[in-house]
Amino acid sequence: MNTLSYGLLALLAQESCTGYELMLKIQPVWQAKHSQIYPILAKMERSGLVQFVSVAQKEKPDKKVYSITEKGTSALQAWLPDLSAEPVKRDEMLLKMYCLWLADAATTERLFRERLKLYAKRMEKFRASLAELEGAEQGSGKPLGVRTPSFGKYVLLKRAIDHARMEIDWCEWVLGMLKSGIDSSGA
Amino acid sequence: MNTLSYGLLALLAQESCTGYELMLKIQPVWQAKHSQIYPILAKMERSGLVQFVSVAQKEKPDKKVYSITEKGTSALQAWLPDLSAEPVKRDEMLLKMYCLWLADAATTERLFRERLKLYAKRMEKFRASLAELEGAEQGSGKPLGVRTPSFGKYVLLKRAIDHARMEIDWCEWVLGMLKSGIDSSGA
DNA sequence: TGTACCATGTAAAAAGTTACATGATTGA
DNA sequence: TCAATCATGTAACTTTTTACATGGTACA
Repeated sequence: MNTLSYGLLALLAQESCTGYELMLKIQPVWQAKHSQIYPILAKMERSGLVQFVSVAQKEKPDKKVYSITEKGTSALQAWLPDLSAEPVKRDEMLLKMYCLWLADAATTERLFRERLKLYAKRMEKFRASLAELEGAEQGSGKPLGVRTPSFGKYVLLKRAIDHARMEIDWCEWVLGMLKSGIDSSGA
Repeated sequence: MNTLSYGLLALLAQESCTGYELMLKIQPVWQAKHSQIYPILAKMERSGLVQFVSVAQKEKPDKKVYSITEKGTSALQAWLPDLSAEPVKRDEMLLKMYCLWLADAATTERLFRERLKLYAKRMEKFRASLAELEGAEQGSGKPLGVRTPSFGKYVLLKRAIDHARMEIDWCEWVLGMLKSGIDSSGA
């Protein structure tokens, strides 16, 4: 049981999913490919943490809908209070900062514009998700309970938006510095 | 040549370092252990991207001070304009959000307090680094040129502070929600 | 006395990515 | 027609982590 395994279990505690759905859902928090997910699910099934039912589909491949077992829920509850590992980040763009001074002005600007675009796109997606979640919330009547499965989605979405905002602001701040001629020895 | 190799090269373009120093310097942007750094340096030395001089030390182990070669600088300049890979993050705490509703109120609060503490500590460190960098800057007379090696450090530090600020605000926001009795079915 | 820092390296294991494999549908 | 989405799996490879190895100094 590694961290990713617990992550999948956490998603299954919210609702039953296929491996494919889990792969899509876990992306914002933990990047993993299907080739990593499927073997983990098989392994957790063998150890009784999850179970599945095969569902035949018309005009689509069959799927396995996984759900968490009692044993799986216990495992999750044991993992939750553990001290969380420090976040790991690997960001190629940030490595480039160390040798930015070797690049010409046009390249530097393009690098930041590309990153700006990336986070602007993500911001749009997040805002749409938030609107959707808030819509569903109004429909249900309840104002969002801390002890409900959707609370996690909500705080994660808030954080994703705050993060994208920060990244966008940072890019614009640097872009501003590049233009405002703090250094004009460009190209 | 993988991304980490270019990162080490980028640091060496700023100033000559030992493997140990590179390992410490690269942490904020790309977590890597010494066991990964040393073999890469040896490999880059064999392919002529870096070179080193052995320096004997009194009362400390000998060290190898690496510096970038012309070939290494060319390689860096070829890498810089490439489209940067999307940042990768893996954050155990965020995975826990999906099953927060399975935890009792005290555990939930402790989880966020631990994270708050982590980023508060980092914030202190970053602020100290910024003060140091601004002090050195005043000493040199120049206001910080975009085309100088310290510009990278500066924008990275600004970003690190913005990021820590965001993490702290998020934790406090969630902690506020937990207290203000949006849900009081605790413990 | 135990931990942390400096300093380098190798070996083994775990985690993650890319590629191979299959196959139908839908939209650009 | 090409790419994307749904859907599952394995094999090969790369990257990263953990553990093994050594050894002195300095600070609680």
